[in-house]
Amino acid sequence: MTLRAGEVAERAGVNLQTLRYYERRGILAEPDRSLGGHRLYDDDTVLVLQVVKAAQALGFSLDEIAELIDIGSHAHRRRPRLADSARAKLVQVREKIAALQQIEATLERAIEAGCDDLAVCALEENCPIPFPTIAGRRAG
Amino acid sequence: MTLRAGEVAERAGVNLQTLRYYERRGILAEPDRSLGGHRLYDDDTVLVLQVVKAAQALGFSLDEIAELIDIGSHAHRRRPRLADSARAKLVQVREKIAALQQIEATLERAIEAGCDDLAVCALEENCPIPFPTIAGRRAG
DNA sequence: TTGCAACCGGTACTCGAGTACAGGTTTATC
DNA sequence: GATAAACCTGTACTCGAGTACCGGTTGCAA
Repeated sequence: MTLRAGEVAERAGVNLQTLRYYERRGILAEPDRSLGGHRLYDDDTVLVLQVVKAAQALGFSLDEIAELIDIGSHAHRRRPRLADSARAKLVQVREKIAALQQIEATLERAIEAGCDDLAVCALEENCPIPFPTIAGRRAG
Repeated sequence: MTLRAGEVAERAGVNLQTLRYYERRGILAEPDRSLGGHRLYDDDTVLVLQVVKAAQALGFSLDEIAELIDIGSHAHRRRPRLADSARAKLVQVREKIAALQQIEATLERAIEAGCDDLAVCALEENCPIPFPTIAGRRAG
């Protein structure tokens, strides 16, 4: 089934201009066109946009996302080169999770202790939370 | 112990201009000055910067961080209003963790299945991964 | 007391990720 | 066949988060 630009944008909850922007960035493939030049999208495009938005919400840049999506690549399946980058992403994701779990624990303890300002807390050591540690592990 | 701007910047691994920028944004308190007007920081400032950078790396905006740090507030300790915002952050953090864990599982399965492109994968349903779900739960 | 690095305020620029606008064409409907 | 909504390209703007540059002080050591 084919959709026009506005429909895709609406279904995916993004701006119309964003579609074009993603196309320029190589995140969306160039769609077919009507005789008059209007874009005609496959409805899978909506799903792709959702994937992009999900990844973005988790801190991946468009470049990273493009890398993962690797659009326009022919013969996708079972090329180990791409699996490698997936593995690298997996490492990143796990680092993020670990860091967030530290923050989670920190917040829990801070709330419980009734010490309600993280920065003050961090300085006060009756609230001995591993902030410098967290800061230290800045996973690129 | 007091440090000058350049030392703070170096120790915290940030740019000198960033210190001034954070000061303008209300993330760093205005430090004391030398007679000639040079900033003289308390060395705790380095720790504050590390906290900021850690929070930032986890997807918090400077506004959110400022909110958490609540700089310049008098009588910090044990004001429940701030604990509320800490609780709200905790919810956010947990949502992020959950979403990242979904991605983690997705990547694991994708790698294992030898299907190396997420977008293609998502469309192919021999690789039935809950992408739309992930996309749907866009935690602000 | 001189010399130079470090610092000052102010402004302007970069970069990523969009978003808006202008002026013109296409599509769909009456 | 007219007309309005949707769409087109191209360019310019916004916003967050810094960074860089400028011309002018200040700090400190030789």
